Amino acid sequence: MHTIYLVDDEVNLNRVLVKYLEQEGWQVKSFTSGEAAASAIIEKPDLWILDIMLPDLDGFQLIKRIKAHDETTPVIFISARDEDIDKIIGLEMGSDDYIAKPFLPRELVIRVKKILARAYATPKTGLIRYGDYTIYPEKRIIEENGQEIDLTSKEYDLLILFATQIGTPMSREQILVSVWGDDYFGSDRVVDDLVRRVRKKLSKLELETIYGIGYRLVAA
Amino acid sequence: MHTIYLVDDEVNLNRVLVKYLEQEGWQVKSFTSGEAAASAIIEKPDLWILDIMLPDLDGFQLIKRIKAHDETTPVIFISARDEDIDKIIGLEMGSDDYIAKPFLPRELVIRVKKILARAYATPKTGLIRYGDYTIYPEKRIIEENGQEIDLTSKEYDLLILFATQIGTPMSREQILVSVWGDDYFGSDRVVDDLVRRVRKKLSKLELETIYGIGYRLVAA
DNA sequence: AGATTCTCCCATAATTCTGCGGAAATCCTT
DNA sequence: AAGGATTTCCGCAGAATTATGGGAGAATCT
Repeated sequence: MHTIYLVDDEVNLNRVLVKYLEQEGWQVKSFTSGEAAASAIIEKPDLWILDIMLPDLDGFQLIKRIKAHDETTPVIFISARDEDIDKIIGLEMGSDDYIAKPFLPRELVIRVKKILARAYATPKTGLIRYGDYTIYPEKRIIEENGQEIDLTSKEYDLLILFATQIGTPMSREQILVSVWGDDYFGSDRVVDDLVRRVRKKLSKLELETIYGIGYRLVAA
Repeated sequence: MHTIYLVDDEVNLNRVLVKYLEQEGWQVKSFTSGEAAASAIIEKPDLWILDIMLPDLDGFQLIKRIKAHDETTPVIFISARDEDIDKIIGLEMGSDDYIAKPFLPRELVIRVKKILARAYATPKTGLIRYGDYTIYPEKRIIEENGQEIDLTSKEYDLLILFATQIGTPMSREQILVSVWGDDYFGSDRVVDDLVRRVRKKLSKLELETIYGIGYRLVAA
């Protein structure tokens, strides 16, 4: 779950946007003044959304301070004035975006999704932690407290499938397609079998069966 | 099939739009005055399309009254003036949209399709809040203050059915079709049973019995 | 090729879910 | 307030689904 800090002095719009963003499951903190927002920079939210026109502090000042603290933090700018938009585009936009007023809350949500996906995509080179387990996707290795555990290739495919979608239920159909490919035509009971083997090898992995639906990996 | 109520005092445009909308298979009722439309609010159409500029009643007044009756009813606004558009966006837009004059009837049809699909489809992303409960449709999870509650698949289907149609009464027939599918031929008493089970597990869900009709989920 | 591991599948056991009947409670109508 | 209609409640048996153990063949490795 991502944290989003929103800065907009129009309380009405602010309230509406917070509602929309929360509805997507994000944790939102909102500010109506630039100074208040500035003092929250150290909290390192995953994304800033800020209106350029603020009463107390120039929006561009705020951007500078955000970027000074962490260059990589993505920011979405809101502005009504074309010259602001031009100025923003002139900036070096790392993983940023802007949206011109007036806009539909929905449009903002779409942009937020894109930005977050791009900025916080599971890096292929990174690693995934789950309790005592550490998974190195590019090496196809999983360790339990530094101790490597041997998995067969299908077992590993299943693990990755679940580990990258923690909490989401997967139907046998989905698992079949993902692990076996869409040209497999045997019984879908092989999924049960694979799950059984993975459970045996990785006993601390909470692979929950959902009766009538499939399986899901419970968050550690 | 969806019912659409259209409010526009320009009789010519009105007639054209009705024709286009009906061509898509929707049931359309049209009004040329705000007052006439206002008195039809209780009929709960699936969608309102309304021109902000009306001779007798201010379009914004009408919106208020529609939303007061049912917050979730989607509305598509029609307006030529930019300041109206700004004002509309400032509103808390649930599942609404707007279209600026002049527009092609075809554009309107496209928007109607989108709105209806979004408003009356189970959300695959995001979450639904109901009092202390938070529902994650794509994860088939419901939490009460962060504490997960186990539901069987039918129980969950029922929950989603009601949670996406808060306030709307559902007949046993409708529930049977939605949860069991239209190839179920047993007694419709199973619905009562399922409702009982869901009530037991989710005691704070106000699943109201409508004697002789069915059930409905009262807004939290 | 031979050995070893992996995968699929079957049969059976264990588990979970659900429909149903009937009794009790509640609601509506007169 | 009575009486019929409707809904709720309860528990259980059977249905549906999943887990498990074991074996045969396929794939992989040496």
